[in-house]
Amino acid sequence: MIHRSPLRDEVYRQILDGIQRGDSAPGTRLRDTALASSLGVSRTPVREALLRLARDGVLDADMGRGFRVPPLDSREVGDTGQILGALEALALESSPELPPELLDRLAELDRKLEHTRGDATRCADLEDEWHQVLLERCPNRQLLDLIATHRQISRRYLLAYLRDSTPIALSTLPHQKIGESLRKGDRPTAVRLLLQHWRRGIEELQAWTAR
Amino acid sequence: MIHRSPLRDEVYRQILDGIQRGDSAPGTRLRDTALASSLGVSRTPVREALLRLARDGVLDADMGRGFRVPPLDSREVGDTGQILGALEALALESSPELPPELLDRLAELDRKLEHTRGDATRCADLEDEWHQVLLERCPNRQLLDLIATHRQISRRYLLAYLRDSTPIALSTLPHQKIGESLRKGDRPTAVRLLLQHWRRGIEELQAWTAR
DNA sequence: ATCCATAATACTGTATACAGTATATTTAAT
DNA sequence: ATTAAATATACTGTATACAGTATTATGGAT
Repeated sequence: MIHRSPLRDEVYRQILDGIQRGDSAPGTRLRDTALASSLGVSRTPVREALLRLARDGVLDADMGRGFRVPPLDSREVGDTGQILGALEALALESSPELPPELLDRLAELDRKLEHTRGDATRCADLEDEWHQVLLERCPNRQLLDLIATHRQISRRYLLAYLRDSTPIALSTLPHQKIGESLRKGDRPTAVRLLLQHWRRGIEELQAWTAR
Repeated sequence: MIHRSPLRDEVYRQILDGIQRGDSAPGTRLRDTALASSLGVSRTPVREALLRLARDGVLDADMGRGFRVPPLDSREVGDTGQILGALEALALESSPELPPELLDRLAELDRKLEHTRGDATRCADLEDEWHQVLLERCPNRQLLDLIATHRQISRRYLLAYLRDSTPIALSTLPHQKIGESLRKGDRPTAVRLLLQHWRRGIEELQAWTAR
């Protein structure tokens, strides 16, 4: 099964990566014409990608004034985190019981995460994957898509934070406690711990952002 | 303060209204070229609107095959409703105490709703406005935007349902009970009732969709 | 030199053009 | 008559062109 995929999707990822990598400072204008020639495509798919990024909250867009990288705003982390916490809690609640194989994968990711220091991107990737594995059994695909989209915003903050911090690995203790609860089949506790995990993480990012 | 607004936004609303009005049957292809000439604009803003509608879950899009009106799917109502319930609950939880003036507006909307029979669009508008007033004090603007977007999906189902049903007005009892709880300052109960209201509504729409 | 006005530039939003692929239509074969 | 192949049409995805507005640069007045 071969599937041609629209240019705009590839362009979307490229631009998104650039933003999360932090290679344009907040306030920078992203000019479609510049991006287009830099990526070797026309303005059309670039604008489609930019429009979507703006809708997704990753970029600011003002009529007649194009697109720009938004500032890191502590209120935005809070808002996004609140949404993500609620959505992930919902996803976990409505998942069927997680098979042991999945729980093992979670533990394995935690192990990798513990041994990862300094490499911000890898840290964020592993953290992302942990959450994705945790929720992948949720039957509500729309919900999972929504979560994935919103995670792009929080990911930008996480990466900026990790790059800025002295190379401290993310604590995996909350992960482990969630895994334990799930092993015991105690879903409500797992959900509560997940929410708590989110709240703490957001607070940390907020504190750093407002520094 | 004058604000020029992009054509794509106006086109977005036009197309969305058409879909919700149900004037193209599920499965119908929406051709940008046809819409463009029908609306008297070029393909560009039309495609931008279609792309967004697809992202919002209002349309199906397949590479090389354009856009089409998706079928009414009982699983989709369920998924959307679950998300909306959680999001609205969150929004209500994180709202400051509602001023009496707002509670009066809610009651007023309920009164109007009770006296509205037969006119599906007006019913849906009032129902939408009720939820919007309920949540408008929530400080998380991102959350409110997300809710508004997702409501467009559920609105399509609601309108289809209302058009099909013998002209029965929507029950306003749940609304009233929520209003009461809020008047007493009992937020947790209000949130619980709101969730319950959603769950019942979804069940009804699901049952009708799967008929 | 600083500030404002004016002109030049550049970029955004929209329209149109083009190429390749899916869909529809016609024609031929069983 | 029904199905299959082949051709024609039409539509999508992408590129380019155009018009109008924001931004920057330039020059003159204070």
